[in-house]
Amino acid sequence: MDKEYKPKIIEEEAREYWEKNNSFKTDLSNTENKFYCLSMFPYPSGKLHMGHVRNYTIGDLISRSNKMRGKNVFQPMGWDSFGLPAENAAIENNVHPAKWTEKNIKHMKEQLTNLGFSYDWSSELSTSDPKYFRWEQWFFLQLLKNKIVYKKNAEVNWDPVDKTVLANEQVIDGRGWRSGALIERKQIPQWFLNISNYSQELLDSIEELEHWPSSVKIMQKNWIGKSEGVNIEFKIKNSQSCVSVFTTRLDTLLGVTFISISPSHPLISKNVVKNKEIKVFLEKFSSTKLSEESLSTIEKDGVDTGLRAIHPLTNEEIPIWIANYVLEGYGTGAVMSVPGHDVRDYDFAKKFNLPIINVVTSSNNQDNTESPFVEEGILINSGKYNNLTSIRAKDVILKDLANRNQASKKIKYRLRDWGISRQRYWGCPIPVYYHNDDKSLHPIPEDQLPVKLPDDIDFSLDGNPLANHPTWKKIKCPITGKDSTRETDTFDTFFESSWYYIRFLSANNNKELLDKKHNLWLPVDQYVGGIEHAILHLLYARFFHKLMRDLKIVNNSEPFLSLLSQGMVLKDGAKMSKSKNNTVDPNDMITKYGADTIRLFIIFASPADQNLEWSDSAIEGSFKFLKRLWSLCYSYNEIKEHVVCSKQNDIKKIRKKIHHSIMRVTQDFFERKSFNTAVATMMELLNELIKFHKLYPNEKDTLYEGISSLLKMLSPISPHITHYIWFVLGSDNPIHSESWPNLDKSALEESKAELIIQINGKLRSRILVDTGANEESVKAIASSEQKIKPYLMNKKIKKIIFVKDKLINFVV
RNA sequence: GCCCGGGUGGCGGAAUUGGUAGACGCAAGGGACUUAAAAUCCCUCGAGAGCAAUCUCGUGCCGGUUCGACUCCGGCCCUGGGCACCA
Repeated sequence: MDKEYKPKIIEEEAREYWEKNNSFKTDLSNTENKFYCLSMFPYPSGKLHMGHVRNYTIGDLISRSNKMRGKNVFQPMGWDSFGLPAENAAIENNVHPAKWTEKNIKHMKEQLTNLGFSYDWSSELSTSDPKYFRWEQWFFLQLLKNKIVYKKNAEVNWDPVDKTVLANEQVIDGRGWRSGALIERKQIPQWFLNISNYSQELLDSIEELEHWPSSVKIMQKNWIGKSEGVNIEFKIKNSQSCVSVFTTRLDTLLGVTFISISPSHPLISKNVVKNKEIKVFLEKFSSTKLSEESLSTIEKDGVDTGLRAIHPLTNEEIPIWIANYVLEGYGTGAVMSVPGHDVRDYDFAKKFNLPIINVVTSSNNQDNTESPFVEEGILINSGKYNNLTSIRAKDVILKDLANRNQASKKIKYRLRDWGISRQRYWGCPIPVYYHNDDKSLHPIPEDQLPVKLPDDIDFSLDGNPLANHPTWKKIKCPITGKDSTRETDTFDTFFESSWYYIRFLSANNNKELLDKKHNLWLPVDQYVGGIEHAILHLLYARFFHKLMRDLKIVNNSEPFLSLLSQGMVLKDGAKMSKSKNNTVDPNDMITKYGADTIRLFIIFASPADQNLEWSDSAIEGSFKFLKRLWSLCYSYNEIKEHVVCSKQNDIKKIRKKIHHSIMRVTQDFFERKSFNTAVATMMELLNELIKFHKLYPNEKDTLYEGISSLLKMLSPISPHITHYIWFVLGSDNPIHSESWPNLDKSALEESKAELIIQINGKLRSRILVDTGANEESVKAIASSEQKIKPYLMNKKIKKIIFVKDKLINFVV
């Protein structure tokens, strides 16, 4: 053992050992005691960033520590390799997306290896690999058979200059990021997955997710957004048609002063659009970005359609307005506007001088004309419904309307069907085609999968490169021989990431999507990934798992048993991302300090589920810790002969520290998932061991007890240094396959407890008492304490609060 | 705008069930070693008052519950994430 800690040398050595011995290969045929630990696979953007390092260090520490506790661990890694950045790189640097992606994967895999993560690389997969997406296409065809997928027209952000569909992130201030042209909303035919059918199940089974953070569960619940309300039909004056609105506040029906419909509502016929004012409004609206955020933050705007609805109770005429804040996809795309009791309607009414009627009041009768009263209360200005409570009024009004067939109870979900088609090249082709003569839709026969992308592709033309390809889409129907055209849309990349955790279990299987024998590895026992995926990715994966279950591919209903949502690594207060150009390259740190230090630091720096504001300076402390550990182990190794320490009390003290640390780290690792405090505990233990060793330089046995426990507990975080020292200290077995240190409870026993004395809840003194001392004896000792006496003099003790071995509080 | 987090010394954070606020680490200051520097080691380190013992204040802001609140409740401010085509 070298006197000096040289991370570079020992880290290389450790990695060679792991590779040579296939240390992290999992036998998937053995499912006994299985523990499937998965970190979210990365998009191969080029370089690993700190968020990855954090994510994967947490995953690796969970994998390695569970292995030491006897679990049969499987920890795979792969690449979410379809996506927009590859196409951007192709346009900007004239490299083929496949080449660009391949190069990035190679580099990032090397980085992952250099960080010492214990992945089973034999199950590696890339979603852009035909071996992967072949099964995705097959799965899609099963969904098509089962009518889970369908096609309909939907709006996109359209760049009229580049003639291309823009992602929300590519729209900046209402303009295309490259062309700078004002975007337009455009309807195009698109593929959808019927996730709505699963809304209720996705909602209900959230309850089963015992080991998920409650914040994520609440977010998903709200996202699905179940609401129970009523559909009301408003007749339209001088017309046969009706406008249907959904409301959860039927009690405010008498406060309706207008109806608002979304700008793409079917009521807006060609006839209506002839009106110039309306045409101008719709054109202006067309350049609003297609996101809920922009809809709810733009200034309220609208225009009167001239159409009049008839109020179902009063028969009064109510104007129908087009309003820019009404969502097309939610409910019926029309709302009954009650400005007296809804904030958005109120703002709209104020702007356009529409009447505001208050029909609900709070029970304590505090009328506030400045802002609408949005809570439930008691009805006023509502004719025969006056003085009813909101809850009662909803029932009564519903009954009255239902009798006339003008309303019915309805359950709505906020969750919308998932649009899965993209007009891009670098994605998985949707395996269908259309006959040229009648445009009829046909699936590619399963035995002809995968449908691969053409290699020769031209990005210089406007629009979708795949659609522009001269020959790729032109095929003969494999059944009839008719001239046909391939679907040129590709999948949303969320499609790939929604089932990769299943494919990892059969990554190299060419016969089926999932090997039946590996089925028992599901669900994933521990999933680790960024909080930014709390809704979309995790919801889609849960949805896919249920689809796979219905197709009898998997036999449970939820994919991820336990979820750790790690906070983000921020730089200058914001998410690190290429577009913000605020990334920190972990490579520099690895070169300077080694992988063990960077892993240790990123775990120590903050709790896993909180954001971490990156700073370069603090890492020094973690490096120092490893150096001190190294130096203590070096000294230990130099001890020639064990000399028994004469002071039994000091032995007892250090053994208590050792086992107290084992207890805390074990809790922190496996129960609390509080890894930063586990590191703090290990730092404390090292400090104590160093002090002990200075006092008793030849007391070998106790020191070994401390060092070996510390090395084992540290090995999941800093695996290289611990691997190296472990062998030096004389073991034949690598530390990663050792068992977790045993807790000796007898070492923790203590005869005295420090107790605090409070007067009126304020700390005034401390005393040492026998553990388990009762209130009477503690009261006697405490009240005769020098510092306490003056506080009790001439005072009447009203109450004594006593907590065993903790405190006594005199209330005077 | 809506949903979900977070706010504690100069900084990252700790306080596990309402019971000792600031563990552990960084930075800073002082000292030892050294020709010197680096490395290492030792000491100090929330604010104010005091020679000191010690006392007072202090966990984003305002208010409440409690013998006792960083922790629970109500209202507000700031900040991070998500908002369905970034992944």
